[in-house]
Amino acid sequence: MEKQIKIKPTESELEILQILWALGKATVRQVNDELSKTKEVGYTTTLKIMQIMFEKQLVSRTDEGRYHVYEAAVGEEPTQHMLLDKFIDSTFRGSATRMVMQALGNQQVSKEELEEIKKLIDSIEKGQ
Amino acid sequence: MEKQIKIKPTESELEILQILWALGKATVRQVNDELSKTKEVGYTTTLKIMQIMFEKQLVSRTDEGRYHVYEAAVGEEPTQHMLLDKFIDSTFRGSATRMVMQALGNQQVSKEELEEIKKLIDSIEKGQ
DNA sequence: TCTTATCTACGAAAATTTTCGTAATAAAAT
DNA sequence: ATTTTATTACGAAAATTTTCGTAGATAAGA
Repeated sequence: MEKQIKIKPTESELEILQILWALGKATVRQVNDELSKTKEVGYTTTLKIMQIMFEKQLVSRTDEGRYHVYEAAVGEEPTQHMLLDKFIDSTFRGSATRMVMQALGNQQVSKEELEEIKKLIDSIEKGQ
Repeated sequence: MEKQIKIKPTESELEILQILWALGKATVRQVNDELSKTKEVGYTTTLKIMQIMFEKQLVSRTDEGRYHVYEAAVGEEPTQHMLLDKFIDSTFRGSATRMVMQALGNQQVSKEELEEIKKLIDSIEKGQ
């Protein structure tokens, strides 16, 4: 089992984690290029945040020649899980159901996805 | 229709909004008493945050005699909706389905609630 | 070789959020 | 009337997060 000492990432840190989860491994340059697609951000800003993330153990890195190659050190699912718990607590007073119902009502969810969710519910109910 | 220029509340502000949504109207003292149930917080700290919220138009207030009575100026549902959208974007890369599935899998959701969600899905499917 | 470009480390500035101390004022209690 | 208590306004300190400038080192190019 992975260690679960989960530090809540800041918003900027989460953006970078998303990129690392998608890319697997990446240099600061690559991450900064990705970030630049959606917002203005200086290279050293990205570098600094990634250095802080390294100190917090949110990412690991290896020396490849002269530069560092980074990788997420926390899993995507466990992190999402932790953030989801906190979010449900703070925004929906702990009621996952209320949140799910609002998500289904408000978001664009396709017929296929709704079917998928129903199947999941069925399998949960069987499992209980 | 209400105005939808939604400022994202900070975490502290959201805590106070939750209390105001629950109580309807409340003085700073009352809000602070509620907050004190779960964490250590000074009266002037709560006061200050509520004053900032007043400036941001997150709350309204009326003079009752010598003190102020506060009320949420933003609705609970629209605020949750906005926060949910942002959360799905930042944490689940925009996929409501993925979030819902993780919420259902990870959280304690009762059989009754699962049934309720299934009914909701059915009614959405009929509506489409 | 010399210049230019790239990457890292470091520190500090800027921006945001949270906390709290102090003073003024008005009500309540003695 | 005097003291005590409770409330607000204000400002600034503290903490956190984000941004960026500069210097040093190494590689690449002329």
